[in-house]
Amino acid sequence: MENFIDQLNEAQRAPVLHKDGPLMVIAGAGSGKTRVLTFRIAHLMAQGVDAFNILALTFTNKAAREMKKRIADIAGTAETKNLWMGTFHSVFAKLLRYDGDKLGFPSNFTIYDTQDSQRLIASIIKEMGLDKDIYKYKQVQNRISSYKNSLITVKAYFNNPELVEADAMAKRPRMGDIYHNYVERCFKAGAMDFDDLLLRTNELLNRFPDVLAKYQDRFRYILVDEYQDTNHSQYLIVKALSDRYQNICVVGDDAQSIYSFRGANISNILNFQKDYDDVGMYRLEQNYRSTKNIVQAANSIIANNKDQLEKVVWTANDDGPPIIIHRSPTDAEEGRYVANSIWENRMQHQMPNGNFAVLYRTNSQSRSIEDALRKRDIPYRIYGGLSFYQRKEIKDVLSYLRLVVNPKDEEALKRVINFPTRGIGQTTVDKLVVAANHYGRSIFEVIENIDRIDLKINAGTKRKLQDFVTMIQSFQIMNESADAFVLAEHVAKKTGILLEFKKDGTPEGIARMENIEELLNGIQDFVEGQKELDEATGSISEFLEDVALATDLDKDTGDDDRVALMTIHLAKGLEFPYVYIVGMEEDLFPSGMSMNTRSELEEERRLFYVALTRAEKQAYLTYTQNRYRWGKLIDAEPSRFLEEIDEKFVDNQVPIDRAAYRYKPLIDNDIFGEVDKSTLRQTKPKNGTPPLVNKPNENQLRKLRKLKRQLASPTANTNTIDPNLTEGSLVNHTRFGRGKVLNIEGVGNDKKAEIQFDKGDIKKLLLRFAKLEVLS
DNA sequence: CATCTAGTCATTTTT
DNA sequence: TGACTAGATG
Repeated sequence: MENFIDQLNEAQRAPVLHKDGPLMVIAGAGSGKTRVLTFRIAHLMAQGVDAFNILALTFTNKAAREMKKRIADIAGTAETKNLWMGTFHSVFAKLLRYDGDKLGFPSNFTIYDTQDSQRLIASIIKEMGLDKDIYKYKQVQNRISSYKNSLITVKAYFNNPELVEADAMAKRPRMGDIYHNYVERCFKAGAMDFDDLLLRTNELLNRFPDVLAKYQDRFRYILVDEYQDTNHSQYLIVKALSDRYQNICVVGDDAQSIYSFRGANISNILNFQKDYDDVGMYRLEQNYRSTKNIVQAANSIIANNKDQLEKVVWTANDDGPPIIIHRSPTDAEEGRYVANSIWENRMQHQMPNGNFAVLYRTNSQSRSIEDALRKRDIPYRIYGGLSFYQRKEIKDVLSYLRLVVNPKDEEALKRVINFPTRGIGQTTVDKLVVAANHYGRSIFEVIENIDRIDLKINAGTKRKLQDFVTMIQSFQIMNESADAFVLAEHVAKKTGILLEFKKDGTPEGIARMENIEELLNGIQDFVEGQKELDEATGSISEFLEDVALATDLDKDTGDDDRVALMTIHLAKGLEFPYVYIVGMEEDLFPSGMSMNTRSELEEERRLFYVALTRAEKQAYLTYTQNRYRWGKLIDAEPSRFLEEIDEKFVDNQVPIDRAAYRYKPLIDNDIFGEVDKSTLRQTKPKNGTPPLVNKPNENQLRKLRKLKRQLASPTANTNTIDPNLTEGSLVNHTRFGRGKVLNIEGVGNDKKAEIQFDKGDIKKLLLRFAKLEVLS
C-alpha cells in the first residue's frame, strides 16, 4: 500500500511525508509538483485521515479531475469520492449553495459570467444617464472586479477617501454609485459574479462564526495548488479555514505567477513563512520534463527578473537541440512556417499531432495559424477564445434554462425576452426595468403583476409579456419532474430558437443549429453521468452550475489526435514535446498593455518562462516583420525577450540587429507606486514603410471584401458530395462519429441523408454541409 | 416594433 | 476584423 512512496525522489518525498503543520513547496517548472500534491493526499488517507476532512484547491477543473483520478488509483475510488477537490470558484460556489441563505441568497442563485456582468454594468451606466465614453463598461467592470478581489465592499470603498479620490481624479466620480447599484442589482437578481463566489464566502465566514467553525473543523487538511496565483480574497479564505488546525500545504512557483491582472498577489507566496509559524520549507528543483537546453535557456530568461525566490532549476536530461528562432515576413508566412515545421517533424520523428502545441499571447493570433494548418490538412484544436458556452445561440438556450431555475435572473431575462422576436421591444424592456427598480422587485415579478401597475404599456404588448411569463412558468412545472435533457430539448423547440436558426438557412444558421444539438447532446451525457453518482439527480441546476464554471480546457477532447492551439496562460501546467511560441514581437509579447512598469514587464517575462518550459524536446520561437493587426498591416520588431536568452542555447536563423531597436524606458513602480497608464502611453518609434496614400476608402474596401466572401461562401462551405454515398453506406461525421445511412432524399443542394449514428441517435443532415467521410 | 445600414470603436491574459 | 450602436426606413 505504502510503496507508492518509492516512486518519488528524495526532494519530493520529504513534503509528502511532512507531518502536521504548515508547509510550503516551491516547485520549479516540470519538477513533479502535481505528483507531490497527489501523493501527499494519498499518503494522508493511507495514514487514516478521512477524505471527508481534506480540501484541495486547484485553478482548473481539469487539474482537479486528473488529481482525483490518480488518487483514486492509489487509494481506491470509494474513499476518494469524499474528497473536496476543485477550483476555488467551484468549491466555494458549492459551499454558498449550502449556507448562502444566511446572506440572503437563494440556494439556486445564478452565476453571472463576465459577459453578464458587463451587460448589467452597461445598462446601469445608461440608466444613470452617464456618458458611456467616460464610463466604459469594460473598464468599470474591471475596476469593480479588482475592488472585490481586494475585499473592498461598497461600504469599504466609500470609507476609503483615497479610492474615492482616485476615481474622482480619473474623471469618474460616480464609480462608487455604479458599484453600489451593481451589487444591489446582482443581489436582487439572486446572482453572484465570479468574484462574489470568493467575496461572499469571506463575508459568510466573517459574519457567522458558527459557519466558520463548521468548515474549519471539517477541512482539517487544506492543500492549495498554484499558490502564487491566489488573490487577496482567496488568501483570506484559506487563512480563515486553516486557522484552527494549521494543516496547510501550499505548492507553487513564484516564477510562474502570471495572473496579477486577475488580482493574483505574488506576495502571498513570498510572505507565507511570515503568516504561519514553523513552516516546513521544501524545494523541488530537478526538472524531469525538458532538455538541458530548454531548462537553461529558461533560467537565463528568468534571471532578468528582480523579484524572485532563490531557486536553481536543473535537469539530468539530454542537452537536446538548440531552440530555433525564426523570422517571417508576415503573420501568414509565420503560420506557414509553423505548419510546415510541424509537418516535417511529424514525418521525421513519427510523431502524432498531439505532440505539438502552438502558443500565443493573444487569442486573435490563432487565425493565421489556423489558416496555415488547414491548408496543410493538419488537424488542430483551439482552446479558449470564444468558448462553446459563450456562443450566442448557446447562451440563448442557457438563458431560458437559467430563467427556469431562477426567474429573478435579470440578464437571462433581458437576453431572451425578445428572442426569438415576439414583439417586445427595447422601449418596453426599459419601462420594465424602471418599474422593477422602483418597486425593488425583479422584472419577472413586475410582469407577473403587470395588471396592477400602470406602466403605459399597450394591451397587445401586455398580452405578449404575459404569454412569455406563462411559457416560462410552464417550463418550471415541467422541471419538477423532467430531467435536464428532456427539459432543455423541450425548451429549444417550444421557444422557437431551433426554428429561428433553421429558417434562415445560411451556413451560419445551420452551424448554430448544430451547436444547439451539440449542447443538447452534452446535456444528455451530463444527465447520464450524474445519475450514476448517488447524490446527484441530473437536474438542470446542476448542469448550469457545471457550465458556469467550466472552461474550455475542461471539455473532454474525445482523445482525438490534434495539434493544440492556445494562449500561454491556458498552457500553464501542460507539457508538449514540440512547442511553437509565435508572435515574439515588441508590443505583442511583451504586450503593449503591460510594459510600462518594471513589475508588469516582469510578469510578461514570467509568462515567457512558462511558455518555454512547456516544451519537452524542442522549442521554436517565431516573429514577423509585418503583421496584420486591427485589420491593418503594421511594422513589427523582434521581442526584447529574444535577446535575453543566452545565445548558447539558441539557433538564430536570422540574427537580430540589436542596435536597430531601442526600448522605451520602464517606470520602476517600487518608487512611483501604481502608475496611471494613460499618462505613460508612448507611441513607439516608427521605422520602415510609410503609410499608403490614396488608398481606397477603408469602408468601401471592407464592403467589397464582405461581398466577395458572401459570393464565395456557398461554394467554399459546400462539400462536394461523395458519389459513393448511398443508402446503407457507413460514414464518419466529424462531430457525431460513425453511423449508417438509412435513407437519402432530395436532389442537388437539398440532398439530405438520414443517418443512424452508433451513439444511438438518428439525424437528418444536409449533405451540402455535413462533413461526412464515406467509409464503405 | 423590426430590420437594415453606415459608421464607430477597441482589441491582453481568465475563473 | 468584428462587435456594437445610432439612425433611417418599412
